[in-house]
Amino acid sequence: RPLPNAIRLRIVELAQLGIRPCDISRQLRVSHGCVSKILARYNETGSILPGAIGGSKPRVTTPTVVKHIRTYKQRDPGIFAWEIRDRLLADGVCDKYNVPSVSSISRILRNKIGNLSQQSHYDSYKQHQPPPQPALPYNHIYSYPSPIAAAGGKGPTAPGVPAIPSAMAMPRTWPSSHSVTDILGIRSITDQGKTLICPHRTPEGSRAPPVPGAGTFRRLVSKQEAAPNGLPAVSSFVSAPTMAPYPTPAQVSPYMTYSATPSGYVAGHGWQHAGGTPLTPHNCDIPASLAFKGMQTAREGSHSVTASAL
DNA sequence: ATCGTGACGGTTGAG
DNA sequence: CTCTCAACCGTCACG
Repeated sequence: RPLPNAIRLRIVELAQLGIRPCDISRQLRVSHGCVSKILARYNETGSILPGAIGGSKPRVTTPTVVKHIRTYKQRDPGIFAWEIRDRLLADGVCDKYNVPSVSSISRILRNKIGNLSQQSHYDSYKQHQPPPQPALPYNHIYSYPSPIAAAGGKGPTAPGVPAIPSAMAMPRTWPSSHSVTDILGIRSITDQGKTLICPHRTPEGSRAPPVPGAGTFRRLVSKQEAAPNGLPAVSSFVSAPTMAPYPTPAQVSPYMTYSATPSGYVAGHGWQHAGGTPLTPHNCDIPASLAFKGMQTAREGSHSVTASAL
């Protein structure tokens, strides 16, 4: 699992103080290869954050595709999945790179258009209406508003090109209604100071939402703030209190300090969903300017709170 | 002794 | 529900 951000931060911090990587690795008990990697990444992208683990290419079953599948099914209820696939290609809805697999189409037919035959009359009557939307927008997890992201290119992100576009910097969200705080009954702690932990995953899942990507931090770390040794100043996006070196046992969450003074990197940025709506996933009434902070806190907070609770 | 880098095994989530 | 795939991670070993 990725090192906690506090340690990643510490690595960069110590490097900026001129401490040799070998000493850093010894001091923090992290392999020198890891230190080297984190520093190299930081030099290249300006971000200390790990990349998003897991996942896969953007979903091909976009609302448009689903809509077309629905239409095909309405017109010909006996149509086969492979025929739908062919038609998606023929009609130019998809190309050969993003056409859903037959099994995906079958799943769509089963799960989303399963009772179409019963309601086909009704649907055809109100075909101009948008399909019923779930509580969360379909495909809300992956939305690629930017051509760069839409291209979904593989391979390393070129320097200067955000790994995740600003809108994508909105972490993937999980539709779970469970939160660490709910489960552990420590909401009062996390509510203090508007340090919110959004419900994303249960502790046993321990999978916090990804955090804004490198591009996010690149945007936040200006070149003028580069440290003498060439590294961008850590303090430009993590304020002094955050540098409080090491988590002390007394702290509820050592990483909570991330939210201590957010002005450096959250001010003025209203993190927005791709749709342009303010970022308030799962009814976490986080002001836009606090959204990122909240996410960050959620990631680290849930991690450490869970750990401390065990 | 130090450090960059590739191989490796593990984890994760979408399809 | 399970499997596959592709992304990432940190560690290790090599040069």
